[in-house]
Amino acid sequence: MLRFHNTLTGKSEEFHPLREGEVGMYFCGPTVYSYAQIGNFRSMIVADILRRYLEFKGYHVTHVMNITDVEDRIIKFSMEAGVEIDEYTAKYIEGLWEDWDALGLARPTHVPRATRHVGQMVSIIERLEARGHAYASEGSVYYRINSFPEYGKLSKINFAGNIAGASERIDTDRYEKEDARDFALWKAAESVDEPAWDTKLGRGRPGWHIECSAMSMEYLGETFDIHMGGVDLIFPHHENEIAQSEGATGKQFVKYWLHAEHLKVEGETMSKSKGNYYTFRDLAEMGFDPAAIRYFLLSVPYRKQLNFTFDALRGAEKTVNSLRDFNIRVRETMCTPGSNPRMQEAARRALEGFEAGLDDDLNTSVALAALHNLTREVNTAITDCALRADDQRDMIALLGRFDHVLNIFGSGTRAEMLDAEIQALIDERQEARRRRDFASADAIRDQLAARGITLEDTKDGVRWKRR
RNA sequence: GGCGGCGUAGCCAAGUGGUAAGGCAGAGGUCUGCAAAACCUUUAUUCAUCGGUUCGAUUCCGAUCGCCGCCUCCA
Repeated sequence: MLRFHNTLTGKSEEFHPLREGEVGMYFCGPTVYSYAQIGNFRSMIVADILRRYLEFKGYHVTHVMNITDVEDRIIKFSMEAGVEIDEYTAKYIEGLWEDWDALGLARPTHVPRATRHVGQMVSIIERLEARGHAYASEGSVYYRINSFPEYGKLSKINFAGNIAGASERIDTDRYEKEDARDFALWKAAESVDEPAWDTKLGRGRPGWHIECSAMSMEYLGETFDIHMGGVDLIFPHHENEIAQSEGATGKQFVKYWLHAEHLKVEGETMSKSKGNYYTFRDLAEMGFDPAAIRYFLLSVPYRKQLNFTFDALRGAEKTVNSLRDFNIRVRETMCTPGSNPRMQEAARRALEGFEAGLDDDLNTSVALAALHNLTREVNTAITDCALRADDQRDMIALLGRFDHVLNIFGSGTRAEMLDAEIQALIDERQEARRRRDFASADAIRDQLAARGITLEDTKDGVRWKRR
Protein backbone atom coordinates (compact mmCIF):
# COMPACT_ATOMS: atom_id res chain seq x y z
CA MET A 1 0.00 0.00 0.00
CA LEU A 2 1.38 3.32 -1.13
CA ARG A 3 1.92 5.84 1.64
CA PHE A 4 3.02 9.45 1.62
CA HIS A 5 4.14 11.87 4.26
CA ASN A 6 1.57 14.63 3.91
CA THR A 7 2.89 18.07 4.80
CA LEU A 8 -0.65 19.21 5.47
CA THR A 9 -1.25 16.72 8.29
CA GLY A 10 2.38 16.11 9.19
CA LYS A 11 1.66 12.39 9.04
CA SER A 12 2.26 9.38 6.88
CA GLU A 13 -1.00 8.51 5.12
CA GLU A 14 -2.25 5.81 2.81
CA PHE A 15 -2.77 7.10 -0.67
CA HIS A 16 -6.31 6.99 -1.98
CA PRO A 17 -7.00 9.07 -5.08
CA LEU A 18 -10.19 11.07 -5.38
CA ARG A 19 -11.22 9.07 -8.42
CA GLU A 20 -10.52 5.37 -8.78
CA GLY A 21 -7.42 4.78 -10.90
CA GLU A 22 -6.92 8.45 -11.70
CA VAL A 23 -4.38 10.79 -10.15
CA GLY A 24 -4.03 14.52 -10.68
CA MET A 25 -0.69 15.96 -9.63
CA TYR A 26 0.60 19.47 -9.80
CA PHE A 27 4.23 20.43 -9.59
CA CYS A 28 5.28 24.02 -9.01
CA GLY A 29 7.65 24.58 -11.88
CA PRO A 30 10.53 26.95 -12.44
CA THR A 31 10.64 30.68 -12.81
CA VAL A 32 12.27 31.18 -16.15
CA TYR A 33 14.55 34.15 -15.61
CA SER A 34 17.67 31.93 -15.61
CA TYR A 35 18.72 28.30 -15.91
CA ALA A 36 17.58 26.28 -12.94
CA GLN A 37 20.17 25.21 -10.41
CA ILE A 38 20.70 21.55 -9.76
CA GLY A 39 18.69 21.56 -6.53
CA ASN A 40 15.58 22.51 -8.49
CA PHE A 41 16.11 19.49 -10.67
CA ARG A 42 16.03 17.31 -7.59
CA SER A 43 12.42 18.43 -7.00
CA MET A 44 11.62 17.83 -10.67
CA ILE A 45 13.19 14.37 -10.59
CA VAL A 46 11.26 13.50 -7.43
CA ALA A 47 8.05 14.60 -9.14
CA ASP A 48 9.06 12.49 -12.14
CA ILE A 49 9.69 9.42 -9.97
CA LEU A 50 6.35 9.96 -8.23
CA ARG A 51 4.53 10.20 -11.53
CA ARG A 52 6.33 7.19 -12.96
CA TYR A 53 5.72 5.11 -9.84
CA LEU A 54 2.03 5.97 -9.88
CA GLU A 55 1.98 4.72 -13.46
CA PHE A 56 3.90 1.62 -12.38
CA LYS A 57 1.10 1.03 -9.87
CA GLY A 58 -1.44 1.26 -12.66
CA TYR A 59 -2.79 4.75 -12.15
CA HIS A 60 -3.53 7.08 -14.98
CA VAL A 61 -1.70 10.28 -14.08
CA THR A 62 -2.41 13.82 -15.17
CA HIS A 63 0.81 15.66 -14.43
CA VAL A 64 0.75 19.44 -14.57
CA MET A 65 3.77 21.68 -14.22
CA ASN A 66 3.47 25.39 -14.51
CA ILE A 67 6.03 27.77 -15.91
CA THR A 68 6.30 31.02 -14.03
CA ASP A 69 6.96 33.60 -16.69
CA VAL A 70 5.58 36.66 -14.93
CA GLU A 71 7.50 37.76 -11.91
CA ASP A 72 9.35 40.83 -10.68
CA ARG A 73 12.74 39.75 -11.96
CA ILE A 74 11.38 38.74 -15.33
CA ILE A 75 9.68 42.12 -15.67
CA LYS A 76 12.87 43.86 -14.63
CA PHE A 77 15.25 41.88 -16.83
CA SER A 78 13.08 41.98 -19.91
CA MET A 79 12.64 45.76 -19.55
CA GLU A 80 16.40 46.16 -19.14
CA ALA A 81 16.95 44.07 -22.24
CA GLY A 82 14.29 46.08 -24.07
CA VAL A 83 12.39 42.96 -25.17
CA GLU A 84 8.98 41.44 -24.60
CA ILE A 85 8.57 38.92 -21.78
CA ASP A 86 8.20 36.03 -24.21
CA GLU A 87 11.36 36.95 -26.00
CA TYR A 88 13.27 37.21 -22.75
CA THR A 89 12.06 33.88 -21.35
CA ALA A 90 12.25 31.87 -24.59
CA LYS A 91 15.92 31.01 -24.12
CA TYR A 92 15.41 29.69 -20.62
CA ILE A 93 12.30 27.72 -21.48
CA GLU A 94 14.12 26.12 -24.38
CA GLY A 95 17.04 25.39 -22.06
CA LEU A 96 14.68 23.89 -19.52
CA TRP A 97 13.43 21.33 -22.01
CA GLU A 98 16.94 20.45 -23.14
CA ASP A 99 17.89 19.75 -19.52
CA TRP A 100 14.58 18.04 -18.90
CA ASP A 101 15.04 15.56 -21.71
CA ALA A 102 18.70 14.98 -20.93
CA LEU A 103 17.75 14.08 -17.36
CA GLY A 104 15.21 11.57 -18.61
CA LEU A 105 12.22 13.40 -17.19
CA ALA A 106 8.83 12.52 -18.62
CA ARG A 107 7.09 15.48 -20.24
CA PRO A 108 4.18 16.60 -18.09
CA THR A 109 0.67 16.19 -19.44
CA HIS A 110 0.17 19.95 -19.36
CA VAL A 111 2.71 22.75 -19.03
CA PRO A 112 0.68 25.92 -18.59
CA ARG A 113 2.40 29.29 -18.62
CA ALA A 114 1.34 32.08 -16.32
CA THR A 115 1.26 34.62 -19.13
CA ARG A 116 -1.35 32.49 -20.93
CA HIS A 117 -3.71 32.25 -17.96
CA VAL A 118 -4.15 35.79 -16.76
CA GLY A 119 -7.87 35.62 -17.55
CA GLN A 120 -8.38 32.63 -15.26
CA MET A 121 -6.46 34.39 -12.52
CA VAL A 122 -8.65 37.46 -12.81
CA SER A 123 -11.74 35.26 -12.50
CA ILE A 124 -10.51 33.76 -9.28
CA ILE A 125 -9.66 37.15 -7.87
CA GLU A 126 -13.19 38.27 -8.67
CA ARG A 127 -14.58 35.24 -6.89
CA LEU A 128 -12.41 36.08 -3.89
CA GLU A 129 -13.64 39.68 -3.87
CA ALA A 130 -17.25 38.48 -4.07
CA ARG A 131 -16.72 36.25 -1.05
CA GLY A 132 -14.98 38.92 0.98
CA HIS A 133 -11.52 37.39 0.78
CA ALA A 134 -9.98 40.16 -1.28
CA TYR A 135 -9.97 43.94 -1.40
CA ALA A 136 -8.64 46.56 -3.78
CA SER A 137 -6.18 49.19 -2.71
CA GLU A 138 -4.45 51.77 -4.89
CA GLY A 139 -5.05 49.76 -8.05
CA SER A 140 -3.80 46.53 -6.55
CA VAL A 141 -5.81 43.71 -5.01
CA TYR A 142 -4.86 41.98 -1.79
CA TYR A 143 -5.90 38.82 -0.05
CA ARG A 144 -7.55 39.41 3.31
CA ILE A 145 -5.85 36.89 5.60
CA ASN A 146 -8.24 37.66 8.46
CA SER A 147 -11.07 36.27 6.36
CA PHE A 148 -9.47 32.82 6.19
CA PRO A 149 -9.10 31.42 9.70
CA GLU A 150 -7.28 28.32 8.51
CA TYR A 151 -4.38 30.38 7.18
CA GLY A 152 -1.14 28.76 8.34
CA LYS A 153 -2.46 25.19 8.38
CA LEU A 154 0.15 23.98 5.89
CA SER A 155 3.26 25.76 7.11
CA LYS A 156 2.13 25.76 10.74
CA ILE A 157 3.68 29.13 11.25
CA ASN A 158 2.90 30.85 14.51
CA PHE A 159 2.39 34.42 13.42
CA ALA A 160 1.93 35.77 16.91
CA GLY A 161 5.15 34.64 18.53
CA ASN A 162 7.92 34.72 16.00
CA ILE A 163 8.18 38.19 14.61
CA ALA A 164 10.34 39.79 17.30
CA GLY A 165 13.79 38.76 16.07
CA ALA A 166 12.91 38.94 12.41
CA SER A 167 11.05 42.23 12.47
CA GLU A 168 13.73 44.19 10.67
CA ARG A 169 12.79 42.27 7.55
CA ILE A 170 9.24 43.49 7.52
CA ASP A 171 8.26 46.83 6.09
CA THR A 172 4.58 47.15 6.71
CA ASP A 173 4.07 50.60 5.21
CA ARG A 174 5.12 49.71 1.71
CA TYR A 175 1.61 49.02 0.54
CA GLU A 176 -1.79 50.13 1.71
CA LYS A 177 -2.83 46.90 3.32
CA GLU A 178 -5.25 46.11 6.09
CA ASP A 179 -2.85 43.63 7.63
CA ALA A 180 0.87 43.09 7.22
CA ARG A 181 0.23 39.45 6.36
CA ASP A 182 -2.03 40.24 3.41
CA PHE A 183 -0.44 39.43 0.08
CA ALA A 184 -0.93 40.75 -3.44
CA LEU A 185 -3.29 38.99 -5.81
CA TRP A 186 -2.98 41.68 -8.44
CA LYS A 187 -0.26 44.31 -8.71
CA ALA A 188 -1.06 47.63 -10.35
CA ALA A 189 1.33 48.62 -13.11
CA GLU A 190 3.72 51.27 -11.82
CA SER A 191 4.84 52.70 -15.14
CA VAL A 192 3.43 52.96 -18.64
CA ASP A 193 6.22 51.00 -20.31
CA GLU A 194 5.99 48.13 -17.84
CA PRO A 195 4.62 44.87 -19.25
CA ALA A 196 1.03 44.71 -18.03
CA TRP A 197 -2.44 43.37 -18.77
CA ASP A 198 -5.55 45.49 -19.07
CA THR A 199 -8.26 43.65 -17.20
CA LYS A 200 -11.39 44.29 -15.20
CA LEU A 201 -9.08 44.70 -12.23
CA GLY A 202 -7.23 47.50 -13.98
CA ARG A 203 -3.86 47.64 -15.68
CA GLY A 204 -1.35 45.42 -13.94
CA ARG A 205 -0.01 41.93 -13.51
CA PRO A 206 -0.87 38.98 -11.32
CA GLY A 207 0.73 38.34 -7.98
CA TRP A 208 2.95 35.31 -7.84
CA HIS A 209 0.72 32.88 -5.97
CA ILE A 210 -2.49 33.26 -7.93
CA GLU A 211 -1.10 31.59 -11.05
CA CYS A 212 -0.88 28.19 -9.41
CA SER A 213 -4.42 28.38 -8.05
CA ALA A 214 -5.70 29.33 -11.48
CA MET A 215 -3.73 26.84 -13.53
CA SER A 216 -4.18 23.86 -11.23
CA MET A 217 -7.92 24.51 -11.20
CA GLU A 218 -7.96 24.84 -14.97
CA TYR A 219 -6.29 21.48 -15.60
CA LEU A 220 -7.07 19.43 -12.49
CA GLY A 221 -10.28 20.82 -11.10
CA GLU A 222 -11.08 22.58 -7.86
CA THR A 223 -9.90 19.67 -5.73
CA PHE A 224 -7.09 17.37 -6.76
CA ASP A 225 -4.86 14.66 -5.36
CA ILE A 226 -1.22 15.66 -5.10
CA HIS A 227 0.63 18.94 -5.03
CA MET A 228 4.42 18.82 -5.05
CA GLY A 229 7.22 21.29 -4.82
CA GLY A 230 10.38 22.19 -2.96
CA VAL A 231 10.25 22.88 0.76
CA ASP A 232 11.09 26.51 0.11
CA LEU A 233 7.62 26.88 -1.41
CA ILE A 234 5.65 25.78 1.65
CA PHE A 235 5.59 29.30 2.94
CA PRO A 236 4.33 31.58 1.64
CA HIS A 237 3.58 30.19 -1.80
CA HIS A 238 1.65 27.02 -1.02
CA GLU A 239 0.04 28.48 2.07
CA ASN A 240 -1.27 31.27 -0.11
CA GLU A 241 -2.42 28.89 -2.81
CA ILE A 242 -4.58 27.16 -0.24
CA ALA A 243 -5.99 30.45 0.98
CA GLN A 244 -6.79 31.54 -2.56
CA SER A 245 -8.20 28.29 -3.86
CA GLU A 246 -10.21 27.32 -0.82
CA GLY A 247 -11.30 30.91 -0.35
CA ALA A 248 -12.63 31.02 -3.90
CA THR A 249 -14.25 27.57 -4.05
CA GLY A 250 -15.06 26.73 -0.45
CA LYS A 251 -13.69 23.25 -1.14
CA GLN A 252 -10.55 21.45 -0.09
CA PHE A 253 -7.81 22.39 -2.56
CA VAL A 254 -5.36 19.48 -2.36
CA LYS A 255 -5.48 16.12 -0.61
CA TYR A 256 -1.76 15.33 -0.36
CA TRP A 257 1.06 17.87 -0.16
CA LEU A 258 4.55 16.52 -0.80
CA HIS A 259 7.68 18.62 -0.41
CA ALA A 260 11.18 17.80 -1.56
CA GLU A 261 14.17 18.88 0.49
CA HIS A 262 16.98 20.83 -1.05
CA LEU A 263 20.63 20.01 -1.55
CA LYS A 264 23.68 20.94 0.35
CA VAL A 265 26.94 21.20 -1.54
CA GLU A 266 29.94 19.71 0.24
CA GLY A 267 27.96 20.22 3.43
CA GLU A 268 27.19 23.86 2.76
CA THR A 269 24.32 25.87 1.35
CA MET A 270 24.45 26.23 -2.39
CA SER A 271 24.87 29.88 -3.25
CA LYS A 272 26.39 32.00 -5.93
CA SER A 273 28.45 33.94 -3.42
CA LYS A 274 30.06 30.74 -2.15
CA GLY A 275 30.97 29.72 -5.68
CA ASN A 276 29.25 26.37 -5.28
CA TYR A 277 26.19 27.17 -7.37
CA TYR A 278 25.69 24.69 -10.19
CA THR A 279 23.10 24.36 -12.88
CA PHE A 280 22.53 21.07 -14.62
CA ARG A 281 24.30 22.36 -17.67
CA ASP A 282 27.34 23.32 -15.58
CA LEU A 283 27.68 19.70 -14.53
CA ALA A 284 27.02 18.41 -18.02
CA GLU A 285 29.78 20.67 -19.33
CA MET A 286 32.13 19.21 -16.74
CA GLY A 287 31.50 15.89 -18.47
CA PHE A 288 29.14 14.24 -16.00
CA ASP A 289 26.70 11.78 -17.50
CA PRO A 290 23.12 13.09 -17.14
CA ALA A 291 22.01 9.59 -16.15
CA ALA A 292 24.49 9.71 -13.27
CA ILE A 293 23.13 13.07 -12.18
CA ARG A 294 19.63 11.67 -12.32
CA TYR A 295 20.67 8.61 -10.36
CA PHE A 296 22.45 10.64 -7.73
CA LEU A 297 19.54 13.01 -7.23
CA LEU A 298 17.02 10.21 -6.91
CA SER A 299 19.16 7.87 -4.82
CA VAL A 300 18.19 9.41 -1.51
CA PRO A 301 14.60 9.72 -0.22
CA TYR A 302 13.14 13.06 -1.19
CA ARG A 303 12.57 14.35 2.32
CA LYS A 304 16.27 14.05 3.12
CA GLN A 305 18.51 16.96 2.39
CA LEU A 306 21.20 15.20 0.44
CA ASN A 307 24.77 16.33 0.30
CA PHE A 308 25.95 16.98 -3.22
CA THR A 309 29.63 16.18 -3.62
CA PHE A 310 31.67 15.48 -6.71
CA ASP A 311 32.96 12.27 -5.15
CA ALA A 312 29.39 11.07 -4.74
CA LEU A 313 28.54 12.08 -8.30
CA ARG A 314 31.53 10.15 -9.63
CA GLY A 315 30.35 7.21 -7.57
CA ALA A 316 26.90 7.49 -9.11
CA GLU A 317 28.49 7.49 -12.54
CA LYS A 318 30.22 4.19 -11.79
CA THR A 319 27.03 2.73 -10.41
CA VAL A 320 24.96 3.73 -13.40
CA ASN A 321 27.57 2.28 -15.74
CA SER A 322 27.43 -1.07 -13.99
CA LEU A 323 23.65 -1.07 -14.01
CA ARG A 324 23.66 -0.35 -17.71
CA ASP A 325 26.23 -3.04 -18.36
CA PHE A 326 24.13 -5.42 -16.35
CA ASN A 327 21.01 -4.57 -18.31
CA ILE A 328 22.81 -5.21 -21.60
CA ARG A 329 24.41 -8.37 -20.26
CA VAL A 330 21.05 -9.82 -19.28
CA ARG A 331 19.76 -9.17 -22.78
CA GLU A 332 22.78 -10.49 -24.63
CA THR A 333 23.69 -13.59 -22.71
CA MET A 334 22.90 -16.89 -24.42
CA CYS A 335 20.69 -19.02 -22.24
CA THR A 336 19.67 -22.64 -22.23
CA PRO A 337 15.92 -23.34 -22.26
CA GLY A 338 13.94 -23.76 -19.09
CA SER A 339 13.61 -21.99 -15.82
CA ASN A 340 15.65 -21.83 -12.64
CA PRO A 341 13.58 -21.57 -9.45
CA ARG A 342 16.34 -19.61 -7.77
CA MET A 343 16.17 -16.92 -10.43
CA GLN A 344 12.41 -16.76 -10.20
CA GLU A 345 12.73 -16.36 -6.46
CA ALA A 346 15.36 -13.63 -6.88
CA ALA A 347 13.10 -11.75 -9.26
CA ARG A 348 10.17 -12.04 -6.90
CA ARG A 349 12.20 -10.72 -3.96
CA ALA A 350 13.56 -7.86 -6.02
CA LEU A 351 10.10 -6.73 -7.09
CA GLU A 352 8.86 -7.03 -3.54
CA GLY A 353 11.75 -4.94 -2.18
CA PHE A 354 11.42 -2.38 -4.93
CA GLU A 355 7.72 -1.85 -4.25
CA ALA A 356 8.09 -1.98 -0.49
CA GLY A 357 10.65 0.82 -0.73
CA LEU A 358 8.71 3.09 -3.04
CA ASP A 359 5.42 2.39 -1.29
CA ASP A 360 6.99 3.79 1.85
CA ASP A 361 6.87 7.46 0.92
CA LEU A 362 9.04 6.89 -2.16
CA ASN A 363 12.03 5.45 -0.36
CA THR A 364 14.25 5.19 -3.41
CA SER A 365 17.25 4.02 -1.37
CA VAL A 366 15.45 0.86 -0.39
CA ALA A 367 14.16 0.31 -3.94
CA LEU A 368 17.65 0.70 -5.38
CA ALA A 369 19.12 -1.68 -2.81
CA ALA A 370 16.65 -4.31 -4.07
CA LEU A 371 17.83 -3.71 -7.62
CA HIS A 372 21.50 -3.95 -6.64
CA ASN A 373 20.96 -7.19 -4.81
CA LEU A 374 19.25 -8.57 -7.89
CA THR A 375 22.12 -7.57 -10.17
CA ARG A 376 24.57 -9.40 -7.96
CA GLU A 377 22.55 -12.60 -7.97
CA VAL A 378 21.83 -12.51 -11.67
CA ASN A 379 25.41 -11.65 -12.63
CA THR A 380 26.58 -14.66 -10.69
CA ALA A 381 23.97 -16.80 -12.37
CA ILE A 382 25.00 -15.63 -15.82
CA THR A 383 28.60 -16.54 -15.10
CA ASP A 384 27.47 -19.99 -14.00
CA CYS A 385 25.03 -20.37 -16.91
CA ALA A 386 22.27 -20.63 -14.32
CA LEU A 387 20.01 -18.02 -15.92
CA ARG A 388 17.72 -20.01 -18.19
CA ALA A 389 15.75 -18.72 -21.15
CA ASP A 390 12.47 -18.28 -19.28
CA ASP A 391 14.28 -16.51 -16.44
CA GLN A 392 16.01 -14.29 -18.94
CA ARG A 393 12.71 -13.29 -20.52
CA ASP A 394 11.18 -12.57 -17.11
CA MET A 395 14.25 -10.69 -15.96
CA ILE A 396 14.22 -8.44 -19.02
CA ALA A 397 10.56 -7.67 -18.36
CA LEU A 398 11.26 -6.95 -14.70
CA LEU A 399 14.15 -4.63 -15.48
CA GLY A 400 11.89 -2.87 -17.93
CA ARG A 401 9.32 -2.31 -15.21
CA PHE A 402 11.96 -0.99 -12.85
CA ASP A 403 13.27 1.28 -15.52
CA HIS A 404 9.86 2.70 -16.23
CA VAL A 405 10.25 4.27 -12.80
CA LEU A 406 13.99 4.88 -12.64
CA ASN A 407 14.76 5.58 -16.31
CA ILE A 408 18.50 5.08 -15.96
CA PHE A 409 19.26 2.10 -18.18
CA GLY A 410 19.28 4.00 -21.43
CA SER A 411 18.40 2.17 -24.63
CA GLY A 412 19.47 -1.24 -23.35
CA THR A 413 21.32 -1.90 -26.56
CA ARG A 414 24.38 -0.41 -28.09
CA ALA A 415 23.41 2.89 -29.54
CA GLU A 416 25.69 2.65 -32.52
CA MET A 417 27.29 0.14 -34.80
CA LEU A 418 31.02 0.03 -35.09
CA ASP A 419 32.41 1.15 -38.36
CA ALA A 420 33.93 -1.48 -40.57
CA GLU A 421 37.48 -0.43 -39.90
CA ILE A 422 37.17 -0.91 -36.13
CA GLN A 423 35.30 -4.16 -36.58
CA ALA A 424 38.15 -5.34 -38.79
CA LEU A 425 40.65 -4.50 -36.06
CA ILE A 426 38.65 -6.46 -33.53
CA ASP A 427 38.54 -9.44 -35.86
CA GLU A 428 42.24 -9.13 -36.49
CA ARG A 429 42.91 -9.14 -32.76
CA GLN A 430 40.78 -12.25 -32.30
CA GLU A 431 42.81 -13.92 -35.02
CA ALA A 432 46.04 -12.88 -33.29
CA ARG A 433 44.77 -14.25 -29.97
CA ARG A 434 43.93 -17.50 -31.66
CA ARG A 435 47.54 -17.67 -32.86
CA ARG A 436 48.55 -16.79 -29.27
CA ASP A 437 50.27 -13.76 -30.69
CA PHE A 438 49.44 -11.70 -27.62
CA ALA A 439 51.84 -8.90 -28.43
CA SER A 440 49.88 -8.08 -31.59
CA ALA A 441 46.57 -8.58 -29.83
CA ASP A 442 47.49 -6.19 -27.04
CA ALA A 443 48.79 -3.66 -29.52
CA ILE A 444 45.43 -3.62 -31.26
CA ARG A 445 43.62 -3.38 -27.94
CA ASP A 446 45.76 -0.38 -26.97
CA GLN A 447 45.14 1.17 -30.35
CA LEU A 448 41.38 0.86 -29.90
CA ALA A 449 41.59 2.12 -26.34
CA ALA A 450 43.26 5.25 -27.64
CA ARG A 451 40.20 5.71 -29.84
CA GLY A 452 37.86 5.30 -26.92
CA ILE A 453 36.90 1.67 -27.44
CA THR A 454 37.27 -0.66 -24.49
CA LEU A 455 37.23 -4.40 -25.18
CA GLU A 456 36.11 -7.21 -22.95
CA ASP A 457 36.72 -10.87 -23.72
CA THR A 458 33.73 -12.83 -22.45
CA LYS A 459 32.46 -16.36 -22.77
CA ASP A 460 30.03 -15.12 -25.42
CA GLY A 461 32.73 -13.42 -27.47
CA VAL A 462 34.25 -9.95 -27.56
CA ARG A 463 32.26 -7.08 -26.11
CA TRP A 464 33.14 -3.49 -26.72
CA LYS A 465 32.24 -0.28 -25.03
CA ARG A 466 32.68 3.22 -26.20
CA ARG A 467 33.84 5.57 -23.53
C1' G B 1 14.39 36.04 18.89
C1' G B 2 10.51 32.00 17.08
C1' C B 3 9.84 27.24 14.61
C1' G B 4 11.65 22.81 12.15
C1' G B 5 15.27 19.21 10.14
C1' C B 6 19.88 16.77 10.25
C1' G B 7 24.74 14.64 12.44
C1' U B 8 25.62 6.51 10.76
C1' A B 9 32.43 3.57 8.15
C1' G B 10 37.48 7.32 3.60
C1' C B 11 32.91 9.38 0.60
C1' C B 12 27.26 9.32 -0.66
C1' A B 13 23.86 7.12 2.52
C1' A B 14 19.18 3.41 4.23
C1' G B 15 17.24 1.98 8.66
C1' U B 16 14.98 0.27 13.28
C1' G B 17 13.24 -0.25 20.82
C1' G B 18 16.32 -6.20 20.16
C1' U B 19 21.52 -5.85 18.38
C1' A B 20 23.96 -1.72 11.57
C1' A B 21 20.62 -1.95 3.81
C1' G B 22 22.84 -0.38 -0.74
C1' G B 23 26.45 2.33 -3.82
C1' C B 24 31.53 4.42 -4.52
C1' A B 25 36.55 4.03 -2.95
C1' G B 26 40.29 0.47 -0.37
C1' A B 27 42.47 -4.67 0.67
C1' G B 28 42.82 -9.93 -0.57
C1' G B 29 41.07 -13.71 -3.92
C1' U B 30 38.49 -16.37 -8.32
C1' C B 31 38.28 -15.95 -13.58
C1' U B 32 41.71 -14.23 -17.74
C1' G B 33 47.66 -15.31 -21.94
C1' C B 34 47.44 -10.31 -19.62
C1' A B 35 43.51 -7.07 -19.09
C1' A B 36 38.43 -5.64 -18.75
C1' A B 37 33.87 -7.03 -16.81
C1' A B 38 31.74 -10.07 -13.20
C1' C B 39 31.83 -12.72 -8.75
C1' C B 40 33.68 -14.11 -3.64
C1' U B 41 35.85 -12.49 1.01
C1' U B 42 36.99 -8.29 3.79
C1' U B 43 36.30 -2.92 5.67
C1' A B 44 31.36 0.68 11.80
C1' U B 45 31.13 -4.25 18.64
C1' U B 46 29.26 0.81 16.49
C1' C B 47 25.45 5.09 14.65
C1' A B 48 28.28 13.71 16.96
C1' U B 49 29.13 14.19 22.63
C1' C B 50 27.26 13.62 27.63
C1' G B 51 23.38 12.10 30.69
C1' G B 52 18.34 9.67 31.45
C1' U B 53 14.18 5.95 30.56
C1' U B 54 14.32 0.55 29.46
C1' C B 55 15.67 -6.29 30.41
C1' G B 56 17.76 -3.93 26.07
C1' A B 57 18.72 2.57 22.39
C1' U B 58 21.82 4.14 16.88
C1' U B 59 16.41 4.18 17.25
C1' C B 60 12.55 7.35 22.95
C1' C B 61 13.63 11.81 26.48
C1' G B 62 16.99 15.91 28.10
C1' A B 63 21.41 18.78 27.58
C1' U B 64 25.73 20.20 24.70
C1' C B 65 28.39 20.95 20.11
C1' G B 66 28.11 21.24 14.69
C1' C B 67 25.49 21.80 10.02
C1' C B 68 20.94 23.12 7.20
C1' G B 69 16.11 25.34 6.34
C1' C B 70 11.74 28.59 7.16
C1' C B 71 9.87 33.04 9.89
C1' U B 72 4.88 38.11 5.02
C1' C B 73 4.78 40.33 -0.47
C1' C B 74 11.50 37.57 -2.91
C1' A B 75 10.65 33.73 -6.47
